[in-house]
Amino acid sequence: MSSTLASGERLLSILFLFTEKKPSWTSEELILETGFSRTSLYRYLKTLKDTGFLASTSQPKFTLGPRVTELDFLMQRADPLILHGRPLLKFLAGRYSSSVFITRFYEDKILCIVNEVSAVTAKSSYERGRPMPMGRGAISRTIMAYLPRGQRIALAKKHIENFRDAGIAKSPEEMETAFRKIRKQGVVIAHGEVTEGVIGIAAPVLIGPYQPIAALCLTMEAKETTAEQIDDIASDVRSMAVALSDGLTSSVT
Amino acid sequence: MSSTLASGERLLSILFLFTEKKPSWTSEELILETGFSRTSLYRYLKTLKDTGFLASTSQPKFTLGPRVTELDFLMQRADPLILHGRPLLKFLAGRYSSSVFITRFYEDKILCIVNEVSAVTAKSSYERGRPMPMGRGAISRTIMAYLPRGQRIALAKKHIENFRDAGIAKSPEEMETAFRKIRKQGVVIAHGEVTEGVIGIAAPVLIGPYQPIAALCLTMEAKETTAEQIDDIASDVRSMAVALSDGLTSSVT
DNA sequence: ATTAAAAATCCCGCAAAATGGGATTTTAAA
DNA sequence: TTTAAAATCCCATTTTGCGGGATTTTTAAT
Repeated sequence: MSSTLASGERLLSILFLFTEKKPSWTSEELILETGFSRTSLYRYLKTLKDTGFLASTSQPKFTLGPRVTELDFLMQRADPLILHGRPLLKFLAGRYSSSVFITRFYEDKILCIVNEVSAVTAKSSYERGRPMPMGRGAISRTIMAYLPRGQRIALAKKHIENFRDAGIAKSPEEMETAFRKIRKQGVVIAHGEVTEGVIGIAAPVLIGPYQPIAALCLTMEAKETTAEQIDDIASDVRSMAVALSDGLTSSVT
Repeated sequence: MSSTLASGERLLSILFLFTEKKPSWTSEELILETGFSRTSLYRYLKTLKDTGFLASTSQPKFTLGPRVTELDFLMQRADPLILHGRPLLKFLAGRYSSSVFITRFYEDKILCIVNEVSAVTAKSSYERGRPMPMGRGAISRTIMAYLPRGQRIALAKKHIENFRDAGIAKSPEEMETAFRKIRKQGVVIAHGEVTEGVIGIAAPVLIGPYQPIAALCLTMEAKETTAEQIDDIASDVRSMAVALSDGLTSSVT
């Protein structure tokens, strides 16, 4: 862990140790991993247990607790992105046999927060709640395109191999050209970058000119559509994303 | 707010202000409500925002953020109650046309953490994630029956009116008799206490002799079953709850 | 662009509050 | 009943969070 963390952050940092690979910890393991003193760690554990963030069902082991479920429940009923977005997803899913979803961009990851599926063969790698790394695919690129210049270029460099593999660009400079095109079109179409045979179409949800906080994305099987239809869909996805962006900023709720 | 809170708890206490009735707050509102200084509050908000616990989609307003969804996702893949319990729910739902679920007991509430529905008329007041107060119904009573004496009697007193209304007992003393019977039978059957015309059958999930951490519950329409079948179901629910309790304590994972 | 109001962050001395070593109590297992 | 492990308690030390006020950034309006 880093040198000095404020106490609140120390507390929260414990929660972030619970991952898909290591979803349960004993106190001893946590002491070793965090480097906190035995006393402090137990204090933290007590607080997190008392507030329901952690639970210890099989005694010395801890897992994430019920409070997390409760908060997620509340979140789904309050997040403007979800509230405004769901009707749009339903519309798109109704019109096209596909899987449509909204992903938030936070820290350095992408996270699906709400989805609507109409395709019969529902194969989504974007499960609700599972964080996905930035990198390949339509979502990543839409978001990156609208990021402030500095961040955008940094990320492009970091993921240049992905773009090379997908035949998008060979250098960070070429990426800038690609990004400019994306901003002009307002939507990205990616062919089989994340999953073989699946087309992803994504457009950004923006607050102000340069703050892409999320993306609206539609995926469908390549063999179940045509080039012309894809353009129609892309146009729809774009409009919906714009509508969502506008809805967010103008809502005086 | 209470007089003095440790800083970690001050931080978390902000999250608990986000409720179903008031799911979004401005900084000013939070300053008023918490009584924290402007500086401290902004510090907290920054931490919570940076860690994704809060999000501000429409600027000065905050709602719960994506981290909560991410943690819930992880939780569902790690909680022994859910992992061990889901197959049992599927079994019960498969055998009886009903709605079956597991509710955790924490703080002073009941929270559904996983459910399985096979009844065609799916009318569940126990949505996943929505906290329900202790009080009436089979779940509350199963859990209360297995609580340590002190807590049990305190709760019985608090909710004596519910028990009177349901015709269970007239006084806390009579409740003790009822609780003794529940412990003997290991299962509770409640007729229309939560929802008119719906039968609830619940059994406790125990760690050790006196720690009911959750309940396994099956609900179904009264008119779709018979007295004999109810006894069979109750017996099944009881066995499954016992199996779940055993599975939790013996799991060396 | 320019200006004004609101929102968020910064600065910094002081005091409160978290820290952690070690002893103690509680819990679980044998 | 005994033993080991797990969790809590105690308390002197000093780190670290606190908050008043100034400053900067953001947002909206002219």
